[in-house]
Amino acid sequence: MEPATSEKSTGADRTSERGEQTKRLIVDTAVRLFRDQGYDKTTMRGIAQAAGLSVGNAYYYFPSKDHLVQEFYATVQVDAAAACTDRLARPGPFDERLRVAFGAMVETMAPYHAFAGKFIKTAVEPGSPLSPFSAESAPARERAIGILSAVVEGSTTKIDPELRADLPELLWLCQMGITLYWVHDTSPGQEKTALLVDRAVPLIDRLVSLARMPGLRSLNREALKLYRMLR
Amino acid sequence: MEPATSEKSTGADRTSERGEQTKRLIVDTAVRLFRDQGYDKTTMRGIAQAAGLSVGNAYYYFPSKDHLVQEFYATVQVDAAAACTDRLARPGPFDERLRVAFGAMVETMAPYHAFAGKFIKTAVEPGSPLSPFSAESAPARERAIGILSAVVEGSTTKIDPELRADLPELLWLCQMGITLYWVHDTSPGQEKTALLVDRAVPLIDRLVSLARMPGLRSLNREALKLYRMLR
DNA sequence: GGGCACAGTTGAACGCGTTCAGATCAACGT
DNA sequence: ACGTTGATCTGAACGCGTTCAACTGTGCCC
Repeated sequence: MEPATSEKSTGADRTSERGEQTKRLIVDTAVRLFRDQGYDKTTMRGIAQAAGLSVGNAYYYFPSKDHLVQEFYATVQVDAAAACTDRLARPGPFDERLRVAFGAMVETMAPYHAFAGKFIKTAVEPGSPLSPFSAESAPARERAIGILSAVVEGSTTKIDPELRADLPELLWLCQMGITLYWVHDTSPGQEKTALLVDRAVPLIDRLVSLARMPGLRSLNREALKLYRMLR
Repeated sequence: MEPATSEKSTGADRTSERGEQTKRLIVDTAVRLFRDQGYDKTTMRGIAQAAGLSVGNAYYYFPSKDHLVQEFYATVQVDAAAACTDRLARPGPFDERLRVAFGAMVETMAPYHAFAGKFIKTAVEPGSPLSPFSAESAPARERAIGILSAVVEGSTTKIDPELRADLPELLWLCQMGITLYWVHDTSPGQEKTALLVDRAVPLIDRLVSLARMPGLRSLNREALKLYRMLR
């Protein structure tokens, strides 16, 4: 007999059905609780109970509570990417496109501001899997940089060719900086961060334009060389 | 009878002798253990035992383990300040002085690199007392900015007067950035951070000089205005 | 001396993230 | 049917930071 719900283990299918299901159940429950009651108040026991499992079971799929947050972060990243790919489809001026990308990120993250404070705590820890520079968050990082690559690619503004290659990564660093500010931004609705994006975008735009000017070429080149060495 | 060790409670002296003694004992023990065996392996029970006290007693003086680290951080800051005030006594070129300040900081922190990873974890948390922007760390912050003020004050390089007022704080932000890089720097002896300081100082020097140029004045002014709004 | 107020001190207890030795389940060969 | 194997799941237990009701010491007033 072959019940419709169970799947035969066809050689090609590596992921067992049950495991994947449990894993998703844990993530979904965790994300929901994180969202509803914050990071600290969401305990591993709470997640397990709400999902109808044991604590240890969650640890079979995720090495730590932080890794659950990682999953959460990835979700947000996907949303942010989705929110702006449409609006970056047609080429346009650099500053406009950059504003779309930064704006989408800030807007997507907005509901999680309270939560992000706890999140960043582990994100900046050097060895942490949640570090934006870690191997584990490579997918999320590359997606984010991919968006900024799209910003640069479809830009009608003239960009110094030497700068162009590294610009997406540099913009991503700017984005990290904005995020860092945003996390600490206690103004109502994080309006100061909105202000920061609003004003920083033209500044970056001007800096990018200026990098082509003869007087600043060497400075630009030197800064880029340093950046490459330190990466 | 009046034992020589005990002090009469003269009205002016608010701090009781015994309390201050215990407090210092706790800090000293904690700092020693942090240094010897790292942050994670140093437990509150361990500190209490090594100091010959109970766990609860430490909590009578310090609200959390993090606050003990705060004390540790303050110590390092004082050392860093002491390490460069001499060398900043006589005026000199801006870049030279900046190098002294940044160099002193990196060198002073060097022994605590492994420890700093755990430290920064709580330092970036928005509400944390260890946050470099928090009220609790105001003394340490002001000392650090004070050094950078001295760098600017005694500088023989011409500096845009509008920039001059905010420059110490901006340099302090640079310093925070360098620290952030340093914490994540896994190169042997943190040589990459040394490289960063070595190369970033001339870049900053050039940027400061360029801020006076006619073509960049408006950009400079706009950036400063933004900075003041966001502070 | 005796009560009083209060700084200082204690250690058991709490809830947390995490671990681990073992129980349970599903699929397969015989 | 019946092990066997490996993935999946369990919950008690560990060590941690932190809390708290109770205890001790000390100086002071009557």
